Amino acid sequence: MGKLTARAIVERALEIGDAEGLDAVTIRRLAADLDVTPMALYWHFKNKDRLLVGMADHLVAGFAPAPADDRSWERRLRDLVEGLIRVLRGHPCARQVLEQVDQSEVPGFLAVWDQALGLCRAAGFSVEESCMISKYLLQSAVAIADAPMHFDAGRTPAEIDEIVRRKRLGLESLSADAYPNLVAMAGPMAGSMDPALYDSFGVDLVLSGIEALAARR
Amino acid sequence: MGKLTARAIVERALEIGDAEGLDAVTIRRLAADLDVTPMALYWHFKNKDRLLVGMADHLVAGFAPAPADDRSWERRLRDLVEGLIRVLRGHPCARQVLEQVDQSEVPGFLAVWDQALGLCRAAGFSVEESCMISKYLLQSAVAIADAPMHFDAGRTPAEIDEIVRRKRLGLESLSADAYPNLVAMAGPMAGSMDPALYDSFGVDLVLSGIEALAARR
DNA sequence: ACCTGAACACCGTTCAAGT
DNA sequence: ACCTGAACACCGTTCAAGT
Repeated sequence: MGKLTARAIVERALEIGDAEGLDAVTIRRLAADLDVTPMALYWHFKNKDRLLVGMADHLVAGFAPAPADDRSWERRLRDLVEGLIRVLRGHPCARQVLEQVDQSEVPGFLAVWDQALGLCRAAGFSVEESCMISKYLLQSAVAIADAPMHFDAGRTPAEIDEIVRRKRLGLESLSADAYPNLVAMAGPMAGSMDPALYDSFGVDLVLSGIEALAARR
Repeated sequence: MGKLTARAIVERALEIGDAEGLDAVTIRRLAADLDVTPMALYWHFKNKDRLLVGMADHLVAGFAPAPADDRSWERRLRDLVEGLIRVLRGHPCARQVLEQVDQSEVPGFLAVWDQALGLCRAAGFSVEESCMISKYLLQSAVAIADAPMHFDAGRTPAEIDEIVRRKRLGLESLSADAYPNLVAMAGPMAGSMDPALYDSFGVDLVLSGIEALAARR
């Protein structure tokens, strides 16, 4: 029997969240899954918010930012974003978790943030600009990682098709007068898009904005 | 005595959410505020999720996108984003609400989305690219509108100062070895930045990325 | 059509107590 | 140090009933 440890609790919580959504992660449900009393969890986490912070930290814990080297800041910033996306991809509930916690209380997230800040400064941005850009960058990475076509975890291709199909039908059945473009582009909007292309285009979009601003100064 | 109507419920819900955060918006609490039984609300909204959709729609309802004219797509896209930001600014809980609902079920949001899609197509992007860009654009607008320095509603300048101060202290007290940049830039990171500059820089950042990609094709 | 009353199956959290 | 039991103050929601 594995011991009840903070790590075991967080991992079980992420399993539940990934499989059934973050709403299913409940102190009582989690305790039941761990064969323990709900109050047992309160010894390891002072309240549910701290548990969520623990979950968030576990999400990015596997992500060690590369040490400084002689690559360009553009290259390093891109690697940072792509690395973060790759790590978050492993957990369907990543975005929900990171939305619920104060990210400045998550050590692993602060590490990525710090790295982004340094790269922005290296790119020649002011302190204020670097703050904005780094926040924006991390937020975009989380959003890209949560792309609609990446709920693959535990679902069969047939199930994914069904979800996409229903989404598309919902869009197609809108008023073509009120939303002409949405109706016309229902297919791609619903998420039937090549994932690899989605990712690289998303990262391009975010980084090209930063690079354009850097070039302008 | 105002009658109990869907609109009155939504407006009261937004008041509570703006003043005390979305967590305070509870069926029971809301009913008590409206001097009515909790179950009364279920006649107007089939469940809490539909109420949230109603709140989200009310947020953007005041936002009528400009009709097509002869301005450039860059100009019109920028006006769209700035307009959306301006409307969301009025409600501190806007981001929380828009995060919790499926945005494709919010008519007012679909209208903005449709407009963004049309402008992306006009810019020469493919259908797939337009879908990504428009999603990204709206998401960024919501994020910018929710900027940390804009929780002004109902709070005195002294209270804001206190919040910013505590946030800054939290960052400054981090390990300078682990997070050198965060510690060094604690002040601006905590949110003591000029709001107008924050907004315009944020919009610039997002739009310059789109424009750079458009120019590249 | 519009609202109430009572009930059900849940929550997070505290506090004293056990080992 | 680590966990349990019982209790408190909440939730969202259903269902039958009132007007």
